Amino acid sequence: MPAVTTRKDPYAEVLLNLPARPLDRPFHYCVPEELDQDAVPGVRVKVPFSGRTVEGIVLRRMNSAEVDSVKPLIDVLDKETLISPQLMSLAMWMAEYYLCTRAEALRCVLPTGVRWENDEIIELIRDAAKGPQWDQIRHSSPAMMRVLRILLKESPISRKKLERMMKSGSLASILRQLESEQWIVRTDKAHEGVKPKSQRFALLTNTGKEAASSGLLRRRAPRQSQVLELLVSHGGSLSETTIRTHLGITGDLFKRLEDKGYITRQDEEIQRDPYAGYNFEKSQDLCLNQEQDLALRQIEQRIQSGESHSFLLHGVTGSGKTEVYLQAIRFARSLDLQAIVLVPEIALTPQTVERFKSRFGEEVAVLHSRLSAGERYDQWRRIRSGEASVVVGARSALFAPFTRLGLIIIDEEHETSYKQSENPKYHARDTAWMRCRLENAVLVLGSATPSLETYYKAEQGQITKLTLPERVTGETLPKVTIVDMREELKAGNRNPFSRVLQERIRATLAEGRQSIIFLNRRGFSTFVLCRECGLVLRCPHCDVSLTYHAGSRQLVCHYCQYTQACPDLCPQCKSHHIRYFGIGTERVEEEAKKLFPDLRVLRMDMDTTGRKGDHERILAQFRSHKADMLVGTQMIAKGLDFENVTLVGVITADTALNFPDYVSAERTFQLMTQVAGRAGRGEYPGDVVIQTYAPDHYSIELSKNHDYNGFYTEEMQYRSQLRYPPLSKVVSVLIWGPNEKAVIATAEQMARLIESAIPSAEEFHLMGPVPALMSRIKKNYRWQMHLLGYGGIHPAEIFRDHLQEMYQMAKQAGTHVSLDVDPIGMA
DNA sequence: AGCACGCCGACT
DNA sequence: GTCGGCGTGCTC
Repeated sequence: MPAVTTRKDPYAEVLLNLPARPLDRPFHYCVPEELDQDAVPGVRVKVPFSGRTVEGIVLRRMNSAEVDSVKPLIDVLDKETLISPQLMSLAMWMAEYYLCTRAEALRCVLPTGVRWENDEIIELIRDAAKGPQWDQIRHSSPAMMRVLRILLKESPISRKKLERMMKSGSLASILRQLESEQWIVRTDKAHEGVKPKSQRFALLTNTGKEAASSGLLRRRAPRQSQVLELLVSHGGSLSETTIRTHLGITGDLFKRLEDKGYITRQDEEIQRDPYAGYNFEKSQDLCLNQEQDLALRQIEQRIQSGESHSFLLHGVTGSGKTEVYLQAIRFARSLDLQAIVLVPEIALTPQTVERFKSRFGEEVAVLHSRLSAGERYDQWRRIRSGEASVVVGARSALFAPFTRLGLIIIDEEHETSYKQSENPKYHARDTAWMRCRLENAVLVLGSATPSLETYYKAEQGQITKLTLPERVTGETLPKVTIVDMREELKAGNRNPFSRVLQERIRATLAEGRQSIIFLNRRGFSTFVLCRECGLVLRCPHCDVSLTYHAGSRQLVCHYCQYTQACPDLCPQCKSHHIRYFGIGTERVEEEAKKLFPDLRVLRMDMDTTGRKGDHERILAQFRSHKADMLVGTQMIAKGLDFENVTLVGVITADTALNFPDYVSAERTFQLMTQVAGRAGRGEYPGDVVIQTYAPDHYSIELSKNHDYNGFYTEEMQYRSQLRYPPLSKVVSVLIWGPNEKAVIATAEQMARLIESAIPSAEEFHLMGPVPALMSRIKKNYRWQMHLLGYGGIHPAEIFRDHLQEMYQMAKQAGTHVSLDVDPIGMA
């Protein structure tokens, strides 16, 4: 009789780190005796899977395997668990709630850069050129011979390089055979600590260029030929994801192309941290006013109680929210609890960081998007070891590996950048709520203009509302003037600057003060039209008009970067009547210079901040008063704090308002309030001028008096009438692909599936399928639909049992599908 | 995903 | 006949 194992839980349930949805379930392995102590939940392991080794994470140990045949684990990659049980649960919740795969969700909570590099080193161990076996192989298989020839020269070699040098596939079986006959040994590439976050790029080789131009491949391998042709037309280098979406490729051709030497594949790297070694002065707690104190005490009480609770800290710009955050963190620290502070990415400036660093010094770890992998990993280790106990960072800092978490603060909670646009499409606010529940921590959401969702929850009593009604310094809020642009037109003023705004700019300049001019459109003209035949110049790959950029004198597509020269003649009717319409930041800058020759103007938008450091440079110039006016897009609307700025102008509030989405009024109100907050931050009163063709719209009218409550009431009426969130929950479905008919067919087929899965017609409503707002982007047609849920069941529930089916449907039709739970808007 | 297997048309 | 391209099915 074989010896009976007396070990406890000799099996492990493993989640594989593979992106395919059918594999998004646990697989079972037996744990070899020597790995028994190491294979604990949360460590990464190497396992055999379908003839290769892949990386996975141990979910739990088990007493018995649920499958007949289990293979043994190969190795354990970590000395201790990388993920606390709470973070593990959080990831599982994210996968379930946001309908992403568990592997995708786990990627969020794993430190970036700790991912296993899936490569191996192959080494020749026999003097292959001698001995009788050499001749045997020579006669049996030419492919094997080729591998050995390469190894003779290059051993040891990385598998990737070997694949590249071999110009044919099926390397796997050859290597397996060589290994079993003991010609070679294979070892995993040493885990070199940290790998930068990377994206795979395909680079066209000269051979590839020739192959593309000769068109030889077109007959035998049309898809590969397409890839090469695409690469040729884009300068020889594109990310593989881009190529996939462009051509609607689902399969894996890149390896084949690489094998033939038509392309090489490379990983793109990420740059280093721009502000390391900043010096911070120590600062003390400030005196709180009555409201601040009241808010703080309520927060402290809940932290003390050790039970999860959520607060909304509603306070106008300058009402001292940050001081409340700081002292709440101080209190959490006094109980030896840790804290996470999330701020929107663009607000993560040295100034913001300084406020936390100067109060908590070395205890603070900062996580930006632009940290190098090495720096990020160092921060992660500082957090993990307990050296740092306060984390300030953007969205992903939410997953800081604390084990004694007491407090999460989300500043500007209404910011849409808290929603991740790639899988997992999580919202940091809602995920933070779940993390707080799992860790018994307190959540504080701060904003001057809370999202409707959050304020609604506060009204319902699910969140405790704390209000800071006044600016701490006692300054008054800036005076807002709304200018009706219809009147300007009637009075014969066709300039983008209204007479009122012109006059204010002149006065501000005369006083030696500065102004900020906001417009959320970059470029010079937003569309180009032939006055003869009515043709609007459009992007050939996307369903959008081209924007004229005066700087480069070119027409640019803002969705795919397609660029073309500006035609002198209309391409359709050959007339000379091509004219530019619509105002962009370039045009505003030019008009400002024309109107005020003495005015020194700086422009800040995506076109002037292309390179690293441009951002900081422009702001530093403006701060030191090297310019009188700053013209810019969204990026100047938020967080900037310049004492000398007394005038803020909005060229048109209507771009956001006319956006065809149910959230457009909310966006407009928030934007106007934010922009207005840029004026009068110093000792001088601020002045705000908002230009609009819809002066009576409540989102604009109510921003005049900074009347959030008034806006909330109006907006909720509209939302409840049409049953939009927060009175319903939404899942959006986007189907896209290069073949329009296939996209429509998939959308309709999927709609039928969803309809049939809806249990009650009263509680759910499927809108669409309809073409998406941008019905074509980068040669891909896009259709969408939305499932709204009115009852207690979240519409995501409807999808949960049909995910496999849906993804398979798309795959079969050569299209793609993507789900968004709680999307921001429905456009 | 990526590996095997099996079918197919194009060539040493 | 053989080789490489491409679709299908499976993975503890």
